[in-house]
Order: sequence, then C-alpha cells, then structure tokens
Amino acid sequence: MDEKKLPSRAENYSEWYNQLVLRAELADYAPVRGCMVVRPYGWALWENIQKALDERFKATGHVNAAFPMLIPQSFMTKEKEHVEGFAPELAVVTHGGGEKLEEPLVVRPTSETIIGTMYSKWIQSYRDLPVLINQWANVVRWEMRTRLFLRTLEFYWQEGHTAHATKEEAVEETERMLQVYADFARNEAAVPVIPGRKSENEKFAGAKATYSIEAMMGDTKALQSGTSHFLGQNFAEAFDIKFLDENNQLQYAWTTSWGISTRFIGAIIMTHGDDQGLVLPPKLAPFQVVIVPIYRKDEEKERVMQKVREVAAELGAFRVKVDDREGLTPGFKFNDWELKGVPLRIEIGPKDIEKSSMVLSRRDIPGKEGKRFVPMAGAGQTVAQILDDIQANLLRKATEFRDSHIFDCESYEQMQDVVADKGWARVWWSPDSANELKIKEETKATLRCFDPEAEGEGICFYSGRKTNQKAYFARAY
RNA sequence: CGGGGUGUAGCGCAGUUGGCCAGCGCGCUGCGUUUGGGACGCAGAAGUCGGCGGUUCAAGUCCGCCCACCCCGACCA
Repeated sequence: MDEKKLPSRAENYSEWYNQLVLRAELADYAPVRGCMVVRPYGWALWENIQKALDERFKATGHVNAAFPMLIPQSFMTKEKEHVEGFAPELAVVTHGGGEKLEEPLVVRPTSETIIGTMYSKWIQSYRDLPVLINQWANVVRWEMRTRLFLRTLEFYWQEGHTAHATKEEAVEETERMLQVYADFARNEAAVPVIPGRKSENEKFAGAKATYSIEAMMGDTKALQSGTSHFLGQNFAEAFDIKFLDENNQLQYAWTTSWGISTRFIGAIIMTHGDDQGLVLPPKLAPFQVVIVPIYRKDEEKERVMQKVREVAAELGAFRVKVDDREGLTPGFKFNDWELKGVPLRIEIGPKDIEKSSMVLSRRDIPGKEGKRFVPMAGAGQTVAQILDDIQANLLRKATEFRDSHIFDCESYEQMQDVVADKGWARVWWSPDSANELKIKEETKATLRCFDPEAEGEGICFYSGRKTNQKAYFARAY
C-alpha cells in the first residue's frame, strides 16, 4: 500500500474521513479516549467559522458572555425532561481540593441550567427583556462511541440563550437563528442545508420545539449541523425566570437556545472533500492562496523568491501562505496543500518569470482542467474573481449533489430502497412517534426534519393517513 | 453492556513447528546530489515486543489472569 495516498472516498468513506482529518492536520486523537486535540490548522478553520457566526450574532443584537463549566448537580435535575435526556452522558466531579464534595458538580453538557439560574436573578421587569446572550464554550458529553469532530466527549461550540417577554418573540427568535445558521452554512461554508423542525422523538431534551439545519454528506448520510430550540416556559418555570409585565402581572419568560459546534468542520470535510483531500470554501479556509516557488538551482532561487514576495504583497487582501520550505520538491508541496484543501495555488518558476505569468491551480477542479496561466499583473483582481468563483462552484456542486440524491417516495418499499444506499427520502408524513421508531428499527433511517417547503395535502407513505406535512428520512451520523 | 478484533521504533506492519543479533516500509538526524506533480545515494538515531505470572536450557512466539485500544449494536450536536 502506498501510504502517501489517501484511502478512496468511494471505497471506504469512514477511513477516508478519518485519515483526512489526521493527515490534513486538523485534529488528532487525545490521550483520553474519545477526546480530540484540535491542531492549529483545524483551529484556524474554527476561528474563521467563529468570526463569521459572531458577525451574524452581532447583527441580530446578541452579545457574548461566559458561564461556568461546573454546574451543581441539583441544577441539572430541575427540568424533568432535560435531566432525563442528559443524565446518561454526564461527567460528574465528586472531589475538590482533595475532599469529597457535599454536592457533586456536573461538567456542563450544555448550559441551559446554569444560564437559567442566572437569568432568574437578572430578570425582574419586562424592561429587562429580551436578554440575548451567546457564549463560546467547550462542553462534555460522555458518548459511547466517538468520531473526530462529529462526536467527541468534549467539543467546542457556541450556545445562544435568550429570554423574551412573549411567546411570539421567542418563536420568532428560534426561527431567526435557524435562518442565520442556514445562511451561514450556505454562504460561508458552501454547505447547502435544509432548515426544518425536528419530530417529537428527535427534539432537544426539555424543548417545546427543535429546529435543525440538515446537510447531506458525500456518502448521502445526513448530518445535523446546527440546532435552534424553542424552550417555551419550561426552563423559566424550572428556574423561576419571572418578570412583571406592563400591567404589573407576574409572568414567566419565554426562552430559546441554539448552537453550532466543531461538528460543523466535519460537515465541511464531508461535503466538499475528495480523493485528493480537503476542499475548503475560500471564505473559511485558513489559507485562501498558497504560493509554491519553483527553482532548479540556487542561483535561480533569489530571483524566484523575490517575484514570489512581490506577488504575495500584491495579494495582501487575502490569506496567503508562501511555501518556502527547503528541500521539498514542488510536487510534494502541491500534494500537501491539496490534502489541506487550500482553494487556490499559485506556482511561480523561472519559465513564468520570463513570460511574466504564473500558474493558477484551482482546488475545486482537479488535475489539468483546474490549471491556467495568468499574467502576474493584476494578480489581485484575478485571484478575487477566482476565489469567488470557487466559492460559488462549491455551493453549486454540493447543491446539485444533494438534490440529485433526494427522492420523493410514495410507498414504504420505495422509501426503504432509497434510504438503504441511495440518499434521502422525502415523503408525506403524518406525525407518529411509534411509527417513526419502527421505521428507525427497520431501516436505520431517522426523521431528519419536516420539509419547510411542503404545500398542499397528501397521503402518509407509512400510515396511509391524510396529512399536510412532508418529512425527510435518512441515515444519519 | 452484547458480538468481533488488535496490542512489536513516531506511524503502518512482518516475525514460520519456541532458538542465539527483533526486522521491513514510511517518517526522523547528518552529508552530498536534486527540485515544473508525492526525489535519490550514503551514513545514522530510535524498541520495558501492552502488563503481571507460569511452562522451558531457551518465550515476541506456548498457557493463565489483567489492562488498553479499535470495529459493529444501544446513546447523541
């Protein structure tokens, strides 16, 4: 086996994914089982994701804050469904300072309880509302089986927590943030997603309603890539978040929460990656452009490097990496940066300098097709155009792939056939938790979300009942 | 927790019916030649063979116990 080659995506998707994460130096396994080390290259990608999301949060009036990682166990038990949902996956601290604690502390799996506790102190009047806070944090969930980025014991995310005076406002907030996520996914990550409501079975523990953005990976499995929850007054009642309204009436607040995690990096990898490695969308890529200098003899080196520096300076508006590593052949560097998913590569050698041109190689179009000679003059504008085009092309390709793997199914047989290995099934669906579980057992497919674009009425593919709702079923990560 | 598997150099692995110096590829270090699609030569460094115990003249190899990790299920952003 040639160790330099990645496993083929088509032949072994899991192995391909795993090797890709490790060898592109996004992340590594940690000494503790199920944990992950995010390496600098992976973290740089995450920081770009953070930046893009933070901009959107600011635009919608949210501010950042930080809450404790350790939560008294009793907080977790206040909301009945919440504790039932999370109890099996909690890490618990029983000792501190060498002594057994009177009350164990839970390492936060999510922060509704601690934030709810604080909101009950902060909120007295309708004038205090809405409270629109986000926190960037790490959380711990003791999962049985883990996978780099997709499901690790500890993961990084942002969690927004808001409190509102009315149900309508909270519902609006839940839906707004779902759309913020969908917009981010499409326009920054070039990941086309379907934003829709989750079924009762799949909703967040303690929520009245859960919405998610669902993305289709390269093996046609679905990945829940972000969630937004309408919590109703459940947490307000459990944590006593009350306020006096304009009529001097005591009311429970209406709350929401929403989050996107490092799992999204997995979504980017599995949406765009190919047999050569990662393909990163220009807007989020740690390096948008890599320049590989090519020279045969030492006397050529200075001349080439000087040109390279000139071009790099002209591309100051972009995130540019000059690969000046010594002793590596250009071929090695090409493969290395392709593995790491850099959207655009520039090659500059003696031949190019003579012609005052350079080679541009697009990561989204493999092989010779993606290469072209361009004049060095006006490099900035050319690069800007091509990066835009790559960004658009990635979204277009991913959308085409997704749409060609969604099938409208009318019968259970048809649906089983589709979710077995063809893609997602879109069906008329009369909501029924028991039926949903049966389908999961028989096909391994779950209800990903209700179709937000469903119109009219039809016959449920499973129960035969009349319904006005459509749903997506798929195998999922 | 149920089923299956693997532990030998940083990584990936080979090691026969027990046998004397524990090997190969990649990577790493040094020197030289190279550099337009994963360079080559020479010289090197690097191992409690997962742990403990047993059988034996002799254990990476056989036996027992333990530990760790991986894959498939149940759980999940």
